[in-house]
Amino acid sequence: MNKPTEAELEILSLLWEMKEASVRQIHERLAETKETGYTTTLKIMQIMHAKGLLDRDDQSRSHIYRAKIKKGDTQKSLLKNLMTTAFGGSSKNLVMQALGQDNPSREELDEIRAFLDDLEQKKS
Amino acid sequence: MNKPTEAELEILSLLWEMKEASVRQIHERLAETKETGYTTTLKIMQIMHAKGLLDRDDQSRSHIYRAKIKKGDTQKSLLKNLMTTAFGGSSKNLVMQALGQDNPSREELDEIRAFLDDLEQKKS
DNA sequence: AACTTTGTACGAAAGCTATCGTATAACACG
DNA sequence: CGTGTTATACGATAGCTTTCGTACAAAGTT
Repeated sequence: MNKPTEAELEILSLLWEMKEASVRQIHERLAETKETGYTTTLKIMQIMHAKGLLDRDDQSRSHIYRAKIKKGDTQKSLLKNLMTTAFGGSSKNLVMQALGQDNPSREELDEIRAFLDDLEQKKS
Repeated sequence: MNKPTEAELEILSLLWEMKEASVRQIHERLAETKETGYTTTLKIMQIMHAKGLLDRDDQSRSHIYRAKIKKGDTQKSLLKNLMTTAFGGSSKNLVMQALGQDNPSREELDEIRAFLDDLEQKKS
């Protein structure tokens, strides 16, 4: 499975959140944060459909799109890629950079700790 | 600062590790894991130099290159980018995906725990 | 019915990355 | 010295992403 491009990822993220949407809806969300033409968004979504990244229902005049690839799978493969190319394959480095950067809440930190414990259990 | 491409990142990683290297040295390392021509490597490194990603010493016939951008800064910006475009800005999600994927050693897990504690300290 | 708006389709072009071939200069050495 | 090897430089190209203009169909509006 090929890596989605930057522009494709933005659209996928919106669709993961919205479940389904028309080109117009996606375009309006994108336009909140960046300057872009409607037909540009349309074209990208058409290409994504052709590539198999999106499903679409073209019953009604304004087609409805859905993400065809799973959020978790995509995140996983992107992370793996970044981890090997930029972090020498070490999740530790990556994780520490990520945490240092963001400012996670106590609750989140706790969840992560629980997750670490789980991992350690499974080792044995 | 512009995001390095995939091929550029591979080279940067090697240079971060080796401190400095000739095109030939880099090429040999790359060739261990992928099929690629010498002039391709050369060209990419020339472009990186033109872009300001690499420094070079062209005193001797075979030029010596050095990474001009810092490892930490680059990792930080790549991670930030991925975190916002694919993980809805949540470091927790990203961290858990990363850990679940790799198989970190007990030592690494401990280091991460220590780091979490540090973070929590600093909050208050 | 005529006009405006809103939608899709599609071609074309600009920009970038990666790849490779070729030219040419410097070096190594029999 | 002559020949093969090893460097850089650079142009050309293929492929991909992104952007946009235009054509055209379907709805909506007055």
